[in-house]
Amino acid sequence: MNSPFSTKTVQPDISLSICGYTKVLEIISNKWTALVIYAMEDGIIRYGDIRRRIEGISKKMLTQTLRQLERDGLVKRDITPAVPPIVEYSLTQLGESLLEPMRALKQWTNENYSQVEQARESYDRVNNEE
Amino acid sequence: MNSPFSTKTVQPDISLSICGYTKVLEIISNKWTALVIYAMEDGIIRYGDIRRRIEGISKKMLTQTLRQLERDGLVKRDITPAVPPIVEYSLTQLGESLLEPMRALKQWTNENYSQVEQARESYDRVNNEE
DNA sequence: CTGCATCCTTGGGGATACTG
DNA sequence: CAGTATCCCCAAGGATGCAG
Repeated sequence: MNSPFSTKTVQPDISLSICGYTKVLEIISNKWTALVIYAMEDGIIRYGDIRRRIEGISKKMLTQTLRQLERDGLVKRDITPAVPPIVEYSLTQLGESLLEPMRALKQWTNENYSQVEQARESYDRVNNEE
Repeated sequence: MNSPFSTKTVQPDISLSICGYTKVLEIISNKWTALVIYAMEDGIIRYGDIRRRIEGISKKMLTQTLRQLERDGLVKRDITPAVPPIVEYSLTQLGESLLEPMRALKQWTNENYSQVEQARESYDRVNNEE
């Protein structure tokens, strides 16, 4: 509890680099990352099939996203040398373990996003009469 | 299951605007949002105290983040007219409900982030000899 | 104390073309 | 098929100054 007489004793105790909230978000909050993970939920899937499943993703962004996920140890990449090559992606065990908290977030959205949309409409109605 | 003979039947079924993963992330994945929520976990807190708690946040970004959260119905703003004014922030019930899935993410980080860091080191060791 | 307005920089991400 | 390589643009976010 802070003193009611002064706030000058409050010291920084929350930082970007340390807070657990922020560190996961750095991993999963790029534009396409969550969608790519989502596309791999069912198991092994080929590069081209991910690309076809996700509406609007470019090859560049898909590759870039997959590389990051692979670097973070969340995704495994399997190449079958052939012409043309076959490259299959899947979640690692670490990646699978991330699925659980992510699903909790998704469920929160399913249950509460309409309230967020209502709040926005209401806020804008009040603040947008110029 | 996809046919083993063809992938041409795969249709886009994952989109940015619809996926539940993405929609929450739009709310909480700005640079400071998670930290600001974190700063309000303990209850009502004044603008200046949030600012002091979070290392490196500017007035502009704090205000902007708080406005977004207020617009989304996650944060409540209470003004006590005085000179100088007293402005207190707290999580709404909707905001509190978001805490649960966020804590799941934080816990995942506490338990698994070291593995991510190891994976990165290992990946970079293999891929950075030029 | 709690903001808003302005200017400026940075890098995430799009479009396009080329390759093993 | 599964990528690289470039070029380019825009919006998030930092710095600074003013205001109720």
